[in-house]
Amino acid sequence: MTALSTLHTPAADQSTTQRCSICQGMEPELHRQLQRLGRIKRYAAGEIIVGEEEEAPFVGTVTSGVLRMQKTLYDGRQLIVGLLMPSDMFGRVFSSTSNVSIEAATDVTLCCYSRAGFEILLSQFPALEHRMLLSMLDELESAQNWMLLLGCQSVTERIATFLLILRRRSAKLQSDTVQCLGNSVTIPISRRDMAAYLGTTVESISRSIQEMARQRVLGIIDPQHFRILDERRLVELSGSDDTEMKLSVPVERTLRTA
Amino acid sequence: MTALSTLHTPAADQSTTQRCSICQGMEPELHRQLQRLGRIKRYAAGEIIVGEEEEAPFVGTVTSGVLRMQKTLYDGRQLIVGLLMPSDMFGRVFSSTSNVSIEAATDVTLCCYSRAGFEILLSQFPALEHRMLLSMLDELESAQNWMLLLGCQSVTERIATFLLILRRRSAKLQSDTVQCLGNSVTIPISRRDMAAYLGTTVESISRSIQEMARQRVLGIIDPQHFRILDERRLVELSGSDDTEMKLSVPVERTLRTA
DNA sequence: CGAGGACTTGAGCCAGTTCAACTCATGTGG
DNA sequence: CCACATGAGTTGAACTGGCTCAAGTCCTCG
Repeated sequence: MTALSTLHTPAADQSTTQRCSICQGMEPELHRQLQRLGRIKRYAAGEIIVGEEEEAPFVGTVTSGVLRMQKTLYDGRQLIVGLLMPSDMFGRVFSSTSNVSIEAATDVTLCCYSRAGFEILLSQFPALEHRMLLSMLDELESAQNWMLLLGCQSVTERIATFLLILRRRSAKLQSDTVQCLGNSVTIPISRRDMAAYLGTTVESISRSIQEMARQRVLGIIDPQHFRILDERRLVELSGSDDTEMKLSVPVERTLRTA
Repeated sequence: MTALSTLHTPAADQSTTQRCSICQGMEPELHRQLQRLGRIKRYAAGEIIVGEEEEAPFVGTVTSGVLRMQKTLYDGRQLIVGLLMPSDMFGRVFSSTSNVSIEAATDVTLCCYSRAGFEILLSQFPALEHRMLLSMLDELESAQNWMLLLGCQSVTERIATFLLILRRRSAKLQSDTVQCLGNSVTIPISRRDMAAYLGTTVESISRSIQEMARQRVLGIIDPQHFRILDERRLVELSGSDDTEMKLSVPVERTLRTA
């Protein structure tokens, strides 16, 4: 498993580990240990980091780019059960095999830890294990929200929800960069991945988006960049009022799985 | 919140806590503490134990009966994101509000712990918190499996999967009771709940089941009791070969959310 | 016995899929 | 630099699985 294409694996430097979500507000000793354990790896879009049902010798966090966690049925149908964005953790601790495949949806930079080493840290630092538990609880909530979306919402509702989540997520990340002034949304993945994430087809996505553009809800700059022209309407189309969004989706990990 | 109908809340006795999944193989002191903290509560089918977005002052385990965790959209559409069977835990630790509503799908007996008290135990006994983490990891996997089912499988596949999971689950529970000799499956919930769980409608479920009966895959004893006549075919219909089922779904919590 | 709920069955309809064609943008080799 | 293949996205047209609505059966309970 894992890539032949890993470019290099230097020890993680200060600036890398500092940005990892799991390292925030950690005791200095733990922070040192994580830094010692971390290795930077790069993968090109499309590469498989961990295969489904495969031995996964490491876990880690996304530094840049987007990972997809996906599952495949025997006949090839597949669903993306989560997108992992910078600061999100990937990999399965306390189990030798992952039940999802983890693939690079774009070119990515990862900060990897050997699974064994990370598990030792978990047992040595209960605070780390506690953070891990909180993180899993959030992720489970997100998964439940996503089930609701897959189980009972229309394609348009799914897309509107996705766009709102994306915008929130990028607003969060770039609060300093101030690049996303106001209402533009960048789709970081292909239509194919969007379809696999939303449980539909590229054709249906295309039609839905073009229809939203016709109704002046969205402005299409190019296939990857939209402008939100009528936010109120987009929230309506998403089928969950704004209030509910704020309450039910932990902002921190909004994109993780929901 | 919580029921007006709680019949009584005696302290949990030995036999109750002994059967809880979280108490298995625990140090005696922790076991004593849990026993002291636990209260038995009973609810009738249909009662709401915890409302969505509501303060939930306790967590607990199911002793008998079935709970449903469900989410509701503003316009009334709803999905059951998990069924909780005896030995499963319910409730959300480390958050004051639940993001799902928890309701009695049948008459149930619960062993409840005050959330605050339980969280104190979690911090005092790292082993308990560790078990909790493992349990959440399993549940997350199940949730991902269920997303795959909701996102890309047909109604027939969903039902076949559900039946196989049910049978496995009950085989597990009743390994001693030897009541389910061989191939009968008991549906512990209504068609309405089944539809909400499988992301479809009662009509579609009915049609699918009758069709499986016509094809001699199932024998219908009564609406709640089927006999599996052609297991191979049922597994085929479920759309995931037997091997995959065994690998991907942790047997222990098979029904939890997947 | 009548009301009401759970389940089944039928008939028509529609959101979304499938299949196919077309438009671009990108890249490759002669 | 062009010819051509390749892949991503869009659009059109036909088809269909599953939904909706409506009616029926059967069982339980007051």
